[in-house]
Amino acid sequence: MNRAERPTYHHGNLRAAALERAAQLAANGGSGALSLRALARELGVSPAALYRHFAHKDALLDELAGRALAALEVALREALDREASADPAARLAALGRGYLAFARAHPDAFRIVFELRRNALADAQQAEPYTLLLRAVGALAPPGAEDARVQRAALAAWAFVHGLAALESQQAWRGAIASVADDLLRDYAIALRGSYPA
Amino acid sequence: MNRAERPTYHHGNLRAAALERAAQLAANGGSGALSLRALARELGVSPAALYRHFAHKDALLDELAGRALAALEVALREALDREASADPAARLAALGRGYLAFARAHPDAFRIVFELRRNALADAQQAEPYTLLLRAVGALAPPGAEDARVQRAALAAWAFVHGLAALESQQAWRGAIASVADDLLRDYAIALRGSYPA
DNA sequence: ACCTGAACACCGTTCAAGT
DNA sequence: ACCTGAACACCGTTCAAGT
Repeated sequence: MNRAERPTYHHGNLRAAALERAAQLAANGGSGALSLRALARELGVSPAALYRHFAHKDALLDELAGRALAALEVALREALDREASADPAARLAALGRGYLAFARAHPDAFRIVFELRRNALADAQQAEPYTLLLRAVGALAPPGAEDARVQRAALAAWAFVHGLAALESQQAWRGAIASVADDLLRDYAIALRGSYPA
Repeated sequence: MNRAERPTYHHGNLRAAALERAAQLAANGGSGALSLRALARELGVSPAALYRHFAHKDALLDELAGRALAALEVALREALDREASADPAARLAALGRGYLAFARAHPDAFRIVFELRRNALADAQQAEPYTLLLRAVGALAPPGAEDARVQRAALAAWAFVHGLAALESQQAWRGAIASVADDLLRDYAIALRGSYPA
């Protein structure tokens, strides 16, 4: 009845509505459980309608992954903003805590981005999350440090925190990791700083 | 015609045949593409027949995960056997290289074990791969080191190598990680040894 | 341009019935 | 005890047809 409550999909907002609802559906029930037909049902639209806006299911999932990656970036920036200390090691550890907190709070989004198989991170090396990490690791190095060495260290740091997040997402390891994660992140950052010759 | 070529599933080997064929199907096409109906078709059996041996699809997948974990253990032991050096840091690095090599050679098996969502690793902390790692990390510590500290270090080391494997499984990162992985593993092992007070 | 209806070739799972 | 046949409620995707 009300124009505002019953948006006219004929005017170009089915795509946006689909993405928003898909993210919600993935949040409950897991991203694997997301079906286009169920999504269409929720939106009061025929299954075929979605194919005007997404070439196939994976195209929708890729779009979702892109948005999740952007959300991760925001979360990481906020984690840095919340860290009062200017100490580079403390800031790097804060970044790691932000990463883990995001993976805990949005396991579905985390899964969609890092699912072991899709290549959603096509240009991930230019992606903001990596840039943030690179900067944080760079701040830990002395002024003259070689770029290649800083990049290697950033890669290693990502692998470490990502591994923590991935293992924590496994039932069997959740507790064991979660209880020591903050300490491990702090130790890692301090050890990394120590690895540069004084 | 030949009894040996046409095994009689009525005598209890459908279960074994199903697991073997399922692993092959997962190896091509990805573990996500494995369907019970396709599996039954391959085995020349009705779809319902599989339900005499597996309560549901996930039960078969769990069994597959258990076997993959056992295969990982074998691969890790072989990696240790291949490492001639007795230096604990070199042996820990060899273990890491073995982990990465397994993930590269059997991406499907790796995925089935560590898929970000299932809890296949129900008792992973007693699992052999973790025990091997714990031992390798322990060998790096001085005799009097506290157990809790060694366990934390083993957890961190697993997270690190697992993160490398997970990122490497992503198209976008494969090259960047693969080219420095061996160096990173060696540096990690050396740094870990250095982290213990002399 | 955007959506519907109906169809195709699949799924996982259940259950009566066969041997 | 182990398997088949047939059914149920789903999938993703395509394509003609409607507005």
